[in-house]
Amino acid sequence: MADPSIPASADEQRKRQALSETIDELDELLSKREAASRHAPPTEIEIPVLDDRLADFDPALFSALPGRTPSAEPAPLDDKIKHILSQELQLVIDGLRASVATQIHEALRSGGMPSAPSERANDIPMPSDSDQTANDQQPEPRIDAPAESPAVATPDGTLAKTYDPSGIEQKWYRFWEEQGYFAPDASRDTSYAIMLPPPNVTGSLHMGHGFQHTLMDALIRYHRMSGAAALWQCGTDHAGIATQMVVERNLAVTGVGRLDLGRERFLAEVWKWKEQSGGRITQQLRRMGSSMDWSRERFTLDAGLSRAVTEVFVLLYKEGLIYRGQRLVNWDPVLHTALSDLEVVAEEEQGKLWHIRYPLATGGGYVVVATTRPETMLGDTAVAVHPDDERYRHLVGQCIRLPLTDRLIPIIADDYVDPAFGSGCVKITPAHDFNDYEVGKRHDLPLINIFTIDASLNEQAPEPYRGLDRYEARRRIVADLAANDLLARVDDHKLQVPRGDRSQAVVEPLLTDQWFVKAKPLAEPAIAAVEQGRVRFVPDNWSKTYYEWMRNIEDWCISRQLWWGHRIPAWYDDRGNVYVGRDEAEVRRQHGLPAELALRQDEDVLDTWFSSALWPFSTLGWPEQTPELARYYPTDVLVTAFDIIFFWVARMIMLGLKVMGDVPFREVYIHGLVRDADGNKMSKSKGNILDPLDLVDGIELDALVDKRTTGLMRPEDAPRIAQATRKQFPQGIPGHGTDALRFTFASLATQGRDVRFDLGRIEGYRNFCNKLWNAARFVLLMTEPHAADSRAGDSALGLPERWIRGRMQQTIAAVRDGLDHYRFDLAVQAIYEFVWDEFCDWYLELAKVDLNDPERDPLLQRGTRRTLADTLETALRLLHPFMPFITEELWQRIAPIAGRDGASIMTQPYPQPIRARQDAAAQATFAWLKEAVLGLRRIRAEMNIEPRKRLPVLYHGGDERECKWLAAQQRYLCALARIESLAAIEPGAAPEAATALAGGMTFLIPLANVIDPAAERLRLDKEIDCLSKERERIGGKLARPEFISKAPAPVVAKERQRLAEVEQALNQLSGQRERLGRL
RNA sequence: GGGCGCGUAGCUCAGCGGGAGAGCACUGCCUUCACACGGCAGGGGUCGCUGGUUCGAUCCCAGCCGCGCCCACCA
Repeated sequence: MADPSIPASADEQRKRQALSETIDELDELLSKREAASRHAPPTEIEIPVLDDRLADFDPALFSALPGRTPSAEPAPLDDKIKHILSQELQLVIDGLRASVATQIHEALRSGGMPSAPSERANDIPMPSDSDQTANDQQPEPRIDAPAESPAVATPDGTLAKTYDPSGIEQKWYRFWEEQGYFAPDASRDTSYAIMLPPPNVTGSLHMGHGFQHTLMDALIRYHRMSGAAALWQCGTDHAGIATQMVVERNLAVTGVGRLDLGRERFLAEVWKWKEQSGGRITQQLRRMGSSMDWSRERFTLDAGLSRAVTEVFVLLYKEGLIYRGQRLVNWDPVLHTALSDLEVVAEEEQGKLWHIRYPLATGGGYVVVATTRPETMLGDTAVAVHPDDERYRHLVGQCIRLPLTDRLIPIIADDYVDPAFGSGCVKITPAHDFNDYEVGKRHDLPLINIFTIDASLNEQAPEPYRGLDRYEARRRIVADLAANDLLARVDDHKLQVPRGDRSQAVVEPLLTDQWFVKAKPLAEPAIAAVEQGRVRFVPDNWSKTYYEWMRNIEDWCISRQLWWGHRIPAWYDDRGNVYVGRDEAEVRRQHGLPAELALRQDEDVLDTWFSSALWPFSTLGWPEQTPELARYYPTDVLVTAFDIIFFWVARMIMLGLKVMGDVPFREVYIHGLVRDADGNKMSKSKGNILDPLDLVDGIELDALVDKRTTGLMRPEDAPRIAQATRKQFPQGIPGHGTDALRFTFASLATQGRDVRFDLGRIEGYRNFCNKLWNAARFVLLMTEPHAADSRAGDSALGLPERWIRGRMQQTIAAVRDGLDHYRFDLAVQAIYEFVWDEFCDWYLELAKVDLNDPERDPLLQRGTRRTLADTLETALRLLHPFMPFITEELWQRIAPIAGRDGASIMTQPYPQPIRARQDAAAQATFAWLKEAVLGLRRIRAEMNIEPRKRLPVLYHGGDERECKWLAAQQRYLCALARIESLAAIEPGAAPEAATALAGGMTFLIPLANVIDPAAERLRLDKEIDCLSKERERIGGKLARPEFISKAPAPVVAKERQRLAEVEQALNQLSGQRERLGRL
């Protein structure tokens, strides 16, 4: 126990207090779990093992807890370490709180932990005997058996009136995962595989992930349901620089640098951080419904993947495709590491152009050179002019006395110089500029490196400037030049400033020893693979971008002066020899090195993208020849954004071809970036970030503002961001559920453009969920009481049934087509229109007509019920890849009625279109019927006729077919148009009436006080006007001989047909118009 | 400097050689027994501009205007 006589610091007291509060919370939780388990045994609430985790921390602190004894004597700890550890302790406490709170919350939400089960039971009314169905065997919500997959129901067994996503989503995800549905079914004949672009292990979900994962999950679910062994390989990336920076920043708060800790202890810190925050992203992916195979989750620093990295490095080295050399590289003076070209972003900034006089060594005059970086003059080793420049030709070969130094440097001639720019003289600094480096090589110039790794001036610089930061040195040098009258002029000048993409530090070209991948030999086959179509970009124009880069590729600098990553498998002896091998033992063996020869391993690690490039095969077990590797490589499609085509896609193709001898994927689907409603890139600093989970769960305004304004790089932006946020979301953001969000993403996934995320869209699709929910509610209401009857026995199909079944087939074809061509927007639109505009707006209304009619033939009624159930069930399967949760919930209820067995919609077959069922005749009949209904409704609406009022309707005209249709289908027409009576009249006997047309048939609603003749005249005139214009347009077209002779026959025929229709309609309308008389 | 993409209804976007579409927003009527997160009906667009190809152009071609992105060493 801690000695109570020693007074604890306030800080320590606070921590003890926090700890004991946590313990209390956990105790409370334990007792809750115990209580819950009496009612609902399988509900698992995982209590993190507190003792193990706390044991890592200050034993003194730990031993202060009530009832705990120290396991060992407190070891003396360095103060700094102590500080860090206690900070971490706080993190752990916070983490535990959050995790426990979330679990309780989720358990309560999903009904796993009923707070008062006894009261609930009392509220459930007993179903009447007549209502007994198979489902009533479990009248109570089946909280005790999640595997039984209960639908959310009100106590009487019907669905709630409004769809509530929060109640079902997590429950179903857990169910699927427990059932192992995410793992590919190896018994299938075909396979389908997608590699998840591994997110940063310590990152968190953003809109880009949400978008991308929605699309990948839709594809995976589609192919899984289509019968393929569908593998979605998941995992996380160690994200070298990004992760190391975060940990360093955390340490910096305590005043500890990574160098203070040393490599081993620092890496231990990074691993701890990874353990703490590494689970968040995967939990968030689960919330999106992503059906990836968690059992195969990988991490780029796993043993297996690390082995693959080493193997590939050794392989490439042996073939001479990896080499070590001293070259000019992009150096980040803040992070102290080399960067690849891709990690450097150039931004235009306002700078200056200094014109400096360089005196000739002869003493006779000077030349003027212009530079944006005057401090680099200390490293100049030449001045260059263009060989054809008459002004300077006589000076070539002479020397310059370099100001501020004692050095003499030559004037050389090189094509690189543009005589038209500036004075036509360029200072050459081979050690600090990529172009000058090349010039230097051509002219065999010496390299003078004047910078340290911090980009301050080193001992190569003249004494007065040594140790100065590069910008301070610039000020001094400019001042000194001016003082010596060597500064000719200073201009404002826009220039491209290269910055490290992580640190934002201005990158310095620096001469260092680095490892490189020779890119050209790898790029050639990779270019060919795309040219030959072995890898296909969708949309195709991205292949152009790919070619562009690949054909101008430079060697890839792969060594990084970091600690977090794969250490380079190279060893050095004292004599400067380098040995590359899988490990030190192998190196010694292969090179016959004596044990007494000391070897030290290269300190550097590899670029994160090196391991990422191996992802498609390293995750499948390479270098072992695993069954998975044989089955799933090459994978089918890579889904990603264009911004990592170079970083990742191109490198995967190059190394896949090199190592595996085949492309890593056959298609690359490139999607747009998610932007905010105004088209801006979402970023923390702009304060316009949306968290996908906030769209799912909803968030209060204050919490949203907090979220957007904490942890800003520039805290002064906070008020502006807060204000903008309050303006844009005055009510906060309501929860819409994962399904609505996913559907929205899919609908926005059009080709070749970025995505502006607009809240209006997600609201609309949330409403669609509710629509679907209520359609299902209606179908269940109609079918559940007759479930047994609906499944068995003969049935007959009426027109509405034949029509909707036909439309279903067309919809299936459209959705599949969309999915097959990565047109998620079209797929989703087809199904939206089917469900809402046709199934709900028309078919359900037609079905009501038959089901509410006691006279209706029972066979036909059975056909209607069966069609309701079948169509809904099929639509749910069709929709499932986009909206996994609501479809599962509803499917569980509807599947038994539709005669489908299965534990989950996930394992059901995806609908296939059956052409024969499209039923063109039923489509035509229905189109006519719809036209009639719409025409009559329009009259009612425009005449302000009471909606409920039934009206007498007369009709005349129509061809034989239409008369037959009317005779057969008038029950629907009368119901949907609220017709009281329907009677045929002779065309000449038409009374004054309002007119509606359907094909060649005229429907009339006699005036009889309900129709205002003036209003009808106006309405008709408008209609006639519209048709006349149409007639004129088509007529004009048909009047042109060139049209008749040159346009394809079907087009001409179609126009003729339309003209005939328009003329017929005009005839009918103008006859009726005349009867109404003049105004 | 090179390359790519985008300008269609108030907003977000489909359509891309022969009748201008959707969602949201807007207007009117309707709390009809699945749903007001709803129903029914309606208003709204010289499809950026100018030429060309074509019997016919929002759609193809050229140029221009505006917007965005990527690549690139002009000191």
